Amino acid sequence: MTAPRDGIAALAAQMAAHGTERDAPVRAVMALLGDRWTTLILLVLGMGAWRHAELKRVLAQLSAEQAISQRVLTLKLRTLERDGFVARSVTGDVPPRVSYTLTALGQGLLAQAQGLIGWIQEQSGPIRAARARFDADA
Amino acid sequence: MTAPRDGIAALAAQMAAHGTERDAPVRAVMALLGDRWTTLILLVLGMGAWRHAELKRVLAQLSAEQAISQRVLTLKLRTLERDGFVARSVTGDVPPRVSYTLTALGQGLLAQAQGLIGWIQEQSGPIRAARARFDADA
DNA sequence: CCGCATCCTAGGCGATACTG
DNA sequence: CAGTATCGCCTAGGATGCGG
Repeated sequence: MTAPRDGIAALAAQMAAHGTERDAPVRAVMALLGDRWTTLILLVLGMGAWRHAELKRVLAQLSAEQAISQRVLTLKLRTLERDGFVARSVTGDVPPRVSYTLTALGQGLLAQAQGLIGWIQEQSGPIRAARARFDADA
Repeated sequence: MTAPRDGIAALAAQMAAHGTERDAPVRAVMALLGDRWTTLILLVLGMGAWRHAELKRVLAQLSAEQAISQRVLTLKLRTLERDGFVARSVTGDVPPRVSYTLTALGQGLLAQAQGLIGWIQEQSGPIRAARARFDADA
């Protein structure tokens, strides 16, 4: 045991907060931010309201690489809606006219994501350097 | 188009920052925080230095549910080491005696993770409420 | 004690085709 | 246009056994 064991209680509390069930908010939301598309969707929705197809197009353009599939876009939007981060409003039946916006909660999440992105970007020099060092000894 | 299109440039910059390649630091690190174990490992390493087997045991105890497999623990530690977040030091050959600690960079990452966890936890009430509402209309 | 190799399963994601 | 259904891939992660 090389680590100080005082503070185990505090640690345990934090780990419990992180969530032992897979769908506990903390774990679920962190998984969202870490997945392939959610953060990008939040960034785009941060600019205002978008309809499904537009959102798909913009994501394709701006993220370059390959487009998000319609299935996954719907899936991610559903998840975000369920957790209260985006609002979905329908006007028109055939053809459907659905638009998505961030809720206040969603704007808070976006802010968190942007903070994180900012920090990582500031550290990307050191990170790349560490990788280069590590890969060199291989 | 329901969204304001001014600011597309700024958006594009942010999305580029987020990374178009899968291993760009921003995307990679956010994926790390979102995965099953990395954040928990950071929390534990935040308390000091740990040897591999101890770390495995503590994770098992504190996260309750099932233990991390040895394979994955090694894998995650390698990734964190490669990116410069943890330092690995070996003393002794057979049996090996390996201990892991956070680097300064890793402590920074831990702080980010804790900030995020804190925010999500504060919002977990509204999130759960939103879920309940959503699931009710199903 | 630590790490690697092997095998296996669950889930994320993409592609396509179909309805209202 | 929005959503669903079906399929197939690929990767994260678990279990076990070996070697240094």
